[in-house]
Order: sequence, then C-alpha cells, then structure tokens
Amino acid sequence: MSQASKKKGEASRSILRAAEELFAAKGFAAVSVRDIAQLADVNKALVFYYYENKATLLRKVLEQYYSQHAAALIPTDPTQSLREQVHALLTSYLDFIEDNSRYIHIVQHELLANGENIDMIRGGMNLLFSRVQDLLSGLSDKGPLHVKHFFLSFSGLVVAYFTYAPVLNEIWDGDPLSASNRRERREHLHWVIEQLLRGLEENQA
Amino acid sequence: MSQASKKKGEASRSILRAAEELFAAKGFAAVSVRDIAQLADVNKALVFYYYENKATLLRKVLEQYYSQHAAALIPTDPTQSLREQVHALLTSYLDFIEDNSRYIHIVQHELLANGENIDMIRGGMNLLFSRVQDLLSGLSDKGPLHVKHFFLSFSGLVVAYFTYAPVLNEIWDGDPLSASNRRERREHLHWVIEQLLRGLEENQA
DNA sequence: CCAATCGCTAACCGATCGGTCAACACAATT
DNA sequence: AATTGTGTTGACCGATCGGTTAGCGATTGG
Repeated sequence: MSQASKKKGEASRSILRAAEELFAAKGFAAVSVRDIAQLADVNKALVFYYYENKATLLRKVLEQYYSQHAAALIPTDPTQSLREQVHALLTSYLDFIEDNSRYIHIVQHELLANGENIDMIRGGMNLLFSRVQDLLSGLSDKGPLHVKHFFLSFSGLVVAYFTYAPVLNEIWDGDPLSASNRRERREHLHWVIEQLLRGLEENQA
Repeated sequence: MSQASKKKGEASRSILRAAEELFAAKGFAAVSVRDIAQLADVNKALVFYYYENKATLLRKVLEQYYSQHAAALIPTDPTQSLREQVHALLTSYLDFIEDNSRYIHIVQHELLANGENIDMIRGGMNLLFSRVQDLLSGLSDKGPLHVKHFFLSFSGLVVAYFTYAPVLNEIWDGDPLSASNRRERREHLHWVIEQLLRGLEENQA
C-alpha cells in the first residue's frame, strides 16, 4: 500500500481537495490528472473511479464553491444607514475572498478560458448583482452612475488585490498578503467607497 | 507549397500574431505549437526555426506589448493641472486597453498560472508602476492613500470591465463591449477618479 | 560554376497526456 | 464456504505534446 491508511470515502475528498488546490494555482489546462493523484496520495486510476473525467472534477469543485459563495451573501441590517450597509457589504465580501482565495482564482481562470463552465460563473455573478442592486436601489440611476457600474467597480477593486498579489511584492513592502498590508488595503478600499458615497449623495441633492 | 506566397520575413510575423491571438484566447498552457503553426498557416518546425521554443514565443509577445504599454503612458502635459493629467492618464490607459484587449487577457492568464512567466509580468508591472509613480508623485502619501494603492485600484477598475465582459451580458443591456456601453463605462470611471481626486485634495488641505 | 547560405519541410523522437481495463484484496451477504 | 460488491491497483492504450534532425529547393556571393 503506497499511502497511509485512510477511512472509507476519504480518498474521494482528498482528490477533490487536491484538484481544487492545483486548479487554483495553475489553471485547468496546466494541471494533469497525475499531478492531482500524486498530491492526493492516490492512484491515478482512482481519480477516474470517483470522477468521470478531468472536466467533471473541475465542475464539482466549482459547484462546491458556488454554494459557499451564495451562503456568504449575508443580508445587511436595514436599520443601518446606507453608508453603513455598503461598508458592511465590502467588509463581508473581503472576508469571504480572504477565506476563499482559491475560489476567485478558479473563477478567473474559467472566465478567461471562456469555456463550458462560463454559465455557472454568470449565474453567480447575476445573483451577486441582484443582491447589490437591492441594497443600492435608492441610488439607482441611469447612465454612468447606474448600479451595475458600481457593482463592477466594486468587484474589480476588491479582486484586483488578490489577482495581482503574486506580482506586487516589489511594489509593496514584502508580501502584499501579510496581515498588516491586507489591513492597509482594506482601509484604502473603505476610503475609496466613502468618496464614491459622498459623490452620490451630492449628485442626488 | 501549402500556403499562399509570402514576402520574406512575413512568416515570422504571422507566427507571432497567431501566438498572440491563441495565448490571449486560451492561455499559454492550453495552446499547442501545432495550433499556432496551423493558425499562422506555417509548418510547425518553422516556429522553432524563428523562435527558440514555446516560452520564447510568449516572451516576445509580452515584450512587444510592454514596450507599447509603457510608451502609451508617457505623454502627460506637465503644464496641466494634476486633475487634468490624471484624467488624461485614464483616457490613454483606456485607449490602449481597448486597442490591445488581447494583451490584458495574456497578462491575466499568466498572472493566474503563476508559473515561470510570472517574472516577466512582474517586470512589466514594476515598469508601469514607476511610470505612474513619477507622474503622480505630487499625491504620494503614506498608508492607505499611498500611490501604490491608487495604481492598483486604477488597474483593477479599468481591467475588470474587460475581464468580466463575457459574463455581464445579462446585467448590461446586450453586449457590454458595444461602442455605447464602452463610452458609458468610460464616463463612470472618469466620475470615479474625480471623486477620488476631490477626496485627496480635501485630505491635503 | 560551384559552394555556401537561407527559408523551409517531412519525418521522427521520447515524454506525457487523458482515459481504460482486467485483476486483485477484502468485507459483507448468502 | 461460496458469492457478490466495493475500493484500489499496475499495466497499458492511442493521441498529442514540445522539440530535433536531415535534407530539400531556391538564392546568393566569390
């Protein structure tokens, strides 16, 4: 036996976990089933025993994350001011991304690949948008101040930091993902949306 | 002869062009040299005659783009106000991205792949940042208002639209990349940085 | 006129890819 | 004890991968 003893059903889970890790790190095309099997400490054939093929493995990983993302869309407190609710939304979004950085990497990979799984990504995007749209319905407007623009800017601002992190260590002081640097980045983002909220208020007045 | 007659040196260029197109669409790992040769209407061995290997091909594509990108950032008029210069910088950035959307996709692909080519991306990133830092030295600051944060937010805001475009067609009205939608997005981004500039001015005062 | 160079190609290489399969160990059921 | 079902394995498959090589015909220069 080439691996340590395992409880029943553990192999299936360790395969999924290894696939998740590798797909996030290198992308679907750059990962081989042999890599996954090796990281999961499992025979390659066993991967095909539990999962139909490599593409199915990716779909399972995405489905698992998708349900988590939907669950993370916690409702905001309607008794709070709009400003407080928007800041709370940013905070919860950042919390989720920091806890599930692999998820956005996989999503971004699939976005760029523009393949079969694009519909699942679009579904999650639509859900997240309708959530933000409800929250900001008071500020909804036509043209360049439409909610959809803020939604996209919102996403872009948050995600960029994690997408570009591996390439920012010379611009930042050391690791951009260190606790202190993440905190500073959060402060920056809250400052940014604070400016946007002020601008919107003046626009309405 | 399997292809139409060509002037001398045209094969080399068509190979580079085909590689650029495929790398942008599917990413480095998902593209084979055979795919590139076929799209360029050229024998596969000819790819290795002009370029050392597949990685060199990607490097040449990226080098070409980075020099263009750096050149696109240079012209700001120091006699203009800081506000005018920043808006001009955004405009030129958007112009460049719209004309070179493949460039973003290649960079994002390699960014996510986080492989051997990451050093190349980091080099280009550092170059762009030092350019922006020179231009915006006037508003440099410590903490969450440091130039690096604005540089990253800037990039994230601009790039998000093109990254997420294939998944926005239900949130937008039809194609997000249509001329009118692109124009509206530009207006939104100029409005956003206008709010940031106002916030910075008040912070300095 | 001949030899060297250049652009180019068919054929081939070993390695690796995703995926299959027959057989094995072992526990549960009959 | 015999049978059945489940988890697991190594050996193997055809296809494709990045890259090499010997040599082609056309052009060029001494």
